[in-house]
Amino acid sequence: MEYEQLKLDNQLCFRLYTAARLTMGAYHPYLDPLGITYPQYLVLLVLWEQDKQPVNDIAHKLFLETNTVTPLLQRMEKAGLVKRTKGKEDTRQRIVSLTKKGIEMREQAKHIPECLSNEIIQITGEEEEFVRMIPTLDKLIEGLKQNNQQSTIKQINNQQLNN
Amino acid sequence: MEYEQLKLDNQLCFRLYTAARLTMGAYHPYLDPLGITYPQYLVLLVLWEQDKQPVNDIAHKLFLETNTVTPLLQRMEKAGLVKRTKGKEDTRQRIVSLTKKGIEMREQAKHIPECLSNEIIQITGEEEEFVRMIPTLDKLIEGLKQNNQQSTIKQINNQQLNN
DNA sequence: CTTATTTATATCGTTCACGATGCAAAAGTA
DNA sequence: TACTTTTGCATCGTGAACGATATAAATAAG
Repeated sequence: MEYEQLKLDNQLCFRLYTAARLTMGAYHPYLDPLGITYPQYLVLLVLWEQDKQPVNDIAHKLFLETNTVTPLLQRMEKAGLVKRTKGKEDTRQRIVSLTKKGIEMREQAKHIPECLSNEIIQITGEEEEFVRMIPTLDKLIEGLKQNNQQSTIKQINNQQLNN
Repeated sequence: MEYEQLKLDNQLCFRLYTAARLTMGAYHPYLDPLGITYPQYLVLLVLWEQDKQPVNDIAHKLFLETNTVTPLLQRMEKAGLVKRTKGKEDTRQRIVSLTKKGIEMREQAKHIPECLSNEIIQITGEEEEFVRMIPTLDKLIEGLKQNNQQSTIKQINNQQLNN
């Protein structure tokens, strides 16, 4: 069958795509009561670990583009979770810091990781495989990140050659 | 450290979320020339395997909601890849079928899976781990799917009790 | 010290993704 | 048969996600 491999590829990619979506769905029961989304929760995790960071640092830690993170932060500011102030040394920067509400949410979110872990383990009956999966996913993420940057560099080079 | 586990949870979920996004990005060089997106490519994979399916079947196979798939198909129809006709037995159904252009794209997309596989293997230097990962991801997906449905059922029951 | 380039964000347009809701057809029930 | 419920799809609103573009500030080059 000539086209047989069309089905086989998505073995991995489609499953990653699906697992990620459904996993985010599993956070809903925990995040809805707090009035936040999963990406917003990720931003909070970053800020809980270290408050007062420029947009770029947050984006970088989440492997997101700044044009994704900026509106995210604007919504979070509107929700009273963070505030964004101009940087003092570099006035281009926007320093994102937690508000009282943002700080207090840490306490409310304390048990979410534990709950999610338990849920996943209970649902799948697996734990070892997931632990084993983590460094492999890290390799994939790092590799793809590099690869994307190289594509961008290639494009920039290509663009400069055309001028 | 009381909040330590906050960091640990995302061991898995955050990595799935990130890996899925970056993997989709890796498809860009192959899908952009065809003028399609990754979710559209998935719809085509489903239709290439079996043409003429109702919206619901497609959504189900991709683990997506119909209100995600409907606009997706509308865009694909506008792009001339599929056509949507009313079902004959059940007139509520919309039967999605490939156009000539949609069928022909299969040939152009033939090598994508192979390219992606090679790229991932080359980037990570891993292959075995990914093969091993697949059934675990399947378990996770199936489990989360069940779980989400149960949440929905619970909500419906809860709603009915309140009336 | 100008001018050119890079950098940090922001804005805009398009495409998902999904909860909530609407609607008409089909299926089930009285 | 008349009524209720379910089902299949569509629409709407909101929040990502990202490419392309814009803008002002910082940095580098001349």
